[in-house]
Amino acid sequence: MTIRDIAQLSGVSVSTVSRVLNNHPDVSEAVRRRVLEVVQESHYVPNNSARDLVRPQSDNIGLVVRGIGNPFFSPVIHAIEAAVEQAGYTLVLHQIHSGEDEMMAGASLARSKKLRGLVLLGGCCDYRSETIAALDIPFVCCTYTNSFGTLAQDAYSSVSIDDQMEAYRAVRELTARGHRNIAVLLDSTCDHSISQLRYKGYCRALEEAGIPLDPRLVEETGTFDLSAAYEGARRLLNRCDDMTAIFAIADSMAIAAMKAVHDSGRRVPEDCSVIAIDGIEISSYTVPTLTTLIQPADQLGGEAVRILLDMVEGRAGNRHVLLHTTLRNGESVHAPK
Amino acid sequence: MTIRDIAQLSGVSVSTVSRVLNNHPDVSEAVRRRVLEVVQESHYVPNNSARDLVRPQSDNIGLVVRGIGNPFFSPVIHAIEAAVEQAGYTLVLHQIHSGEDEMMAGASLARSKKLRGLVLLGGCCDYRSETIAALDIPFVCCTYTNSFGTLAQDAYSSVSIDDQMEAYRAVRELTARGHRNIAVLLDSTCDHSISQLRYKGYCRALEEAGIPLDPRLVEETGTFDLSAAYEGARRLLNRCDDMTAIFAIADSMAIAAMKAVHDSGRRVPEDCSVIAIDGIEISSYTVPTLTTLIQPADQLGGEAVRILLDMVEGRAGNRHVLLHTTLRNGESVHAPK
DNA sequence: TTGAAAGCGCTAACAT
DNA sequence: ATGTTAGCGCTTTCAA
Repeated sequence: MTIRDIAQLSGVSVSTVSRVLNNHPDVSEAVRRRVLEVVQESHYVPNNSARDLVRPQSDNIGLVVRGIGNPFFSPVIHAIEAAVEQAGYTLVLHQIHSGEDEMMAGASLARSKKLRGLVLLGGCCDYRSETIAALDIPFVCCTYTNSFGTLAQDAYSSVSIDDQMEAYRAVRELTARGHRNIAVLLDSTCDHSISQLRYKGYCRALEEAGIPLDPRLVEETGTFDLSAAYEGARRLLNRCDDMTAIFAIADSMAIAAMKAVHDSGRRVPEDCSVIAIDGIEISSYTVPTLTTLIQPADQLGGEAVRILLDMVEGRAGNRHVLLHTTLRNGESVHAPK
Repeated sequence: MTIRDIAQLSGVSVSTVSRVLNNHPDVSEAVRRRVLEVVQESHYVPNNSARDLVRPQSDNIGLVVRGIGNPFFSPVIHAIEAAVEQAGYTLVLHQIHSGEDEMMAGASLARSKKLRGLVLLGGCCDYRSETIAALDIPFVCCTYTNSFGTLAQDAYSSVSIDDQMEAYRAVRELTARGHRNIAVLLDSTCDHSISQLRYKGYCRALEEAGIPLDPRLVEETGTFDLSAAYEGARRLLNRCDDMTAIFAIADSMAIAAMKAVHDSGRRVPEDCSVIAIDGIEISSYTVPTLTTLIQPADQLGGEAVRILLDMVEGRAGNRHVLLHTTLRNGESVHAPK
């Protein structure tokens, strides 16, 4: 069933059908109704590939997400969708997985959907100029920035928190209360990504408090999985009797860690404090409520779109925005006994 | 940058470039290398719309999801992706929102991506034959079935649990332990959807136990939001002093409910038991661990794809599969005091 | 092994 | 207000 069939069935030309379908005003009411009727009856749905192919320019904004199930991304995606919609553009969402290259995916999407701009969610932090060469539209890194890459500042845009600084702040919440045996639960200390940045913040906070870095207190899980975080926390609890607090680099890991503390017969926060960064919805429904630095998900998404559209519409060039977290004083942090 | 430019730059014809790009064997090694080189250099990415438009048939399977952020969907989507990939097909994911019509979205996707089949995740339960008329490819409802619609059994496929039965089982866990004042926390009693089915199971279990239905113990939140569930549970706790257990129709609602119980100064399960259906990952990391009927997410996804591909490849027609949940004996259910 | 050309379904000039 | 027609970028016969 193509536009030709509809034209035939309605006894008009394809262009008239096209006009009706695209709400052009220059069609008589009678013809419009007739065509619409036929469209209904025959359950005709226009072929988007053909449309995309021929339309000179779209109002599409692409969103490439690594791991759509990540609960931290949910509100960010939501904010991006809302902002894009609000501005009269259409969001095209594309999910990729661990191994895939977000820039390739973005470039491919850009071509086929005639994207005007691209938002990257959960990309990597070490782009080089070759990496982005395939992309000929403005793009913005959302929730991360290119800390380990070699891109010029004006070659890309980003909206993120200062991961190192916020991790420092989180650990400071602990040292300020007198904790000295503070473990860190993270994905990796050297992934050239957010995990590494937050690890650096942890190190700096310890250093500043005059606490030597103890490798036994550093637990790398290799993933962000709950089960891996749980096991990691278990190992920490077995290994370090004197540990009084855990800094988890993500809320999800912290939730698993709290469970591990509980299962080991200790209590949060009396025997072991837990603090994290992210502020996903569910972490305010844990018992005890997780103390965490909440990322401004709405702003992260909203700013990303604002920056992008400023570029798309020629109002401004690349820029970088650093947002701040808000401490949620939950119930998972106390002074050590 | 089009295939023409690449042809020009490599000094060959477009068809040769196309052959190289599609790994056709009949190209000389020298030419192939030359073309690939140019492709690299110029960061050329083929236009997918044009490809989709011209390719006679794809190996695309569509997945239309209502609410990609739903944690219960995560492992199901994962299983679907894996099964589709495994069978040599490509998954095309499309997210829709509350208001949108999944059948329209599916039909549209089917046309533009030349889908061979479609999986629907989180659709509604009352289709009629007009609803599906626009869809001319096999489809399967995943995690729900058409309980409130008028479709002939052989007009569609489905993989789901028996929502009413499983809800009945969940509530039986409570009545069997002696609970009589059992509340239900749900989206709606009459949404013509899963919520309503599970409500019916609740009613049946009460009836069978000789417990009259008490409207005070029925709390409708109107959504699946955590905050709404929390507030609903609060109201329940305020309203019903004698309530000893809550059946939440989803894990996420149960987590919020457990928090509400805790915040009201009561304890789970000593003062109030909580049971649910779903079995999302995080609910085994709550304190206490949620007792819930775990849906077989992997099987749900895997079966859906199997059924679909059986149809796509002409091995079988429409069919319906009912899967069973597994009780996770957590720590949130006890006998009443 | 390579090239020329038709046509996928659609939109938007350009005609009428 | 409506119809005719030229492409959009690509793959695939068909010919060479």
